[in-house]
Amino acid sequence: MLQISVLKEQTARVLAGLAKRNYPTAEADVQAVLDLDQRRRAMQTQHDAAQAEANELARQIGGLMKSGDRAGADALKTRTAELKVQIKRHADELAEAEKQQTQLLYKLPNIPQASVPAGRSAQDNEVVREGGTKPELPADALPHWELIKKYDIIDFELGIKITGAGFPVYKGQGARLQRALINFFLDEARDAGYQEVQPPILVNEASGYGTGQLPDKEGQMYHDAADNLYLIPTSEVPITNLYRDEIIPVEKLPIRNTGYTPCFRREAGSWGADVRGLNRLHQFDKVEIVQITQPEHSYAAHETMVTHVESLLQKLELPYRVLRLCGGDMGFTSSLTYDLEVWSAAQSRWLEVSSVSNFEAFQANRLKCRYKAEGGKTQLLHTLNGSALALPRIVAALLENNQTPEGIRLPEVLHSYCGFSKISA
RNA sequence: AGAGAGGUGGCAGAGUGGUCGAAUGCGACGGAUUCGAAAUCCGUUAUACCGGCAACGGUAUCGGGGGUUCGAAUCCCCCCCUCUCUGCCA
Repeated sequence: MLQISVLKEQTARVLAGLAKRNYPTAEADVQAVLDLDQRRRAMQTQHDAAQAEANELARQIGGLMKSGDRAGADALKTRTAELKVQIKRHADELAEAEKQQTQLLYKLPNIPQASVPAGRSAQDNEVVREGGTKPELPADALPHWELIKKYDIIDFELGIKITGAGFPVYKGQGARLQRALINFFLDEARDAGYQEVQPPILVNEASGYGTGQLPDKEGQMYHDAADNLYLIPTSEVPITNLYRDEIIPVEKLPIRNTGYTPCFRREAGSWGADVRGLNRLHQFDKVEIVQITQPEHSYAAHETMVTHVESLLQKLELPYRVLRLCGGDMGFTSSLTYDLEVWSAAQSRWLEVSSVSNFEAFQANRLKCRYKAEGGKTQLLHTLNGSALALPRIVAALLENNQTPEGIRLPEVLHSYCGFSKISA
């Protein structure tokens, strides 16, 4: 959620930012928030004044009662009765203005950073750099959904039987590869200075609001109605919410956490060839990195996170590219997002395996995640996160790119983690 | 899940209708003392919002919400959470 102070003091920048996102009714919505804010403040001033008078009278009545002056006390009560009605009315109007203002603010996406390119869709994203070399595959190369059958390492039909489509069962070398990748990613994150955490994978409503999944993206999460809990779509949600309603001592900054969790996405409305095999699932594994930094350090932190993810792809010997997302393709809460994609050789397409975002104070504002700045002033922190990495598409690329007549050759770095160096029948 | 107890400031812990944002202790910070330190002494020690250039003033917050009252940490109702015992269970 954007801060009102930003809307007020940097209106032009906000409008320009919303335009970059192709937000349709920017001018009207921003103006509406500012109007509501003015009304809200006027209400609050009146309310506080009436309340102050009522408090003072209550004190006087207390004194009169103590000295036995019933009549004097009763005389004052006619005024407090009036005030009571007033206060109630002011409080109602204040609450209404606040509610409307919050609802409007919930609608406004984060303001893109200056470096974010304009654009409407994924086609307008900017390729920042590429790494690795695309392999030359023989004509009879197989896509990963054929390879997993050939080597019997992932079974979609079994998943369908016990749960439903999009819940694969990993078997044998496939299961061990999952475990190896998780361990590899966690070890790399730890070596890069991230503390490992194991959060719950069900979160409450407040956490959903904290990181911005609620109220808008309700339909993307699995919901347990009996206890009003949500299955996490990413460990960003629990790990970032660890710091909700906190004032973090400055010496603990920056916060750097990493965690592995399964992730759950309903992906309502997605279908077609794009979602074959491991390309899109309802449940998948992901290692996440999260940073919480002082505002002046978040841009630099963001770059180190991208570099870290890149280093993973390099060690996995996968061809990749780094994209800077355009205003139209960026997530609602982000101010700058880099996507990292790997080349899936048999599908001949790039697959997104990581999204590294700086949310600046947008999440922190909802989370009330703050620190004490110089001079003792509490100030919102910046939150950042990135996948490091999401497993299924990594597996897809590893399988496709490294297929040989003798089996799937695995990158060196995984050999010790897996306990084998190639996948074979 | 059943029975009981309880949720107060960074922590511990008083406070059962009135000047209580809240005693006291600990911790932390600043200062005095000291060659330095310990001990001791003095002071400070929450968050949010509103008004104000500021100093400062006001309002709210004692798990959350609602109610009674001129006035609620304190009384009433609902919800959440924690602890103990019983049950169940990895």
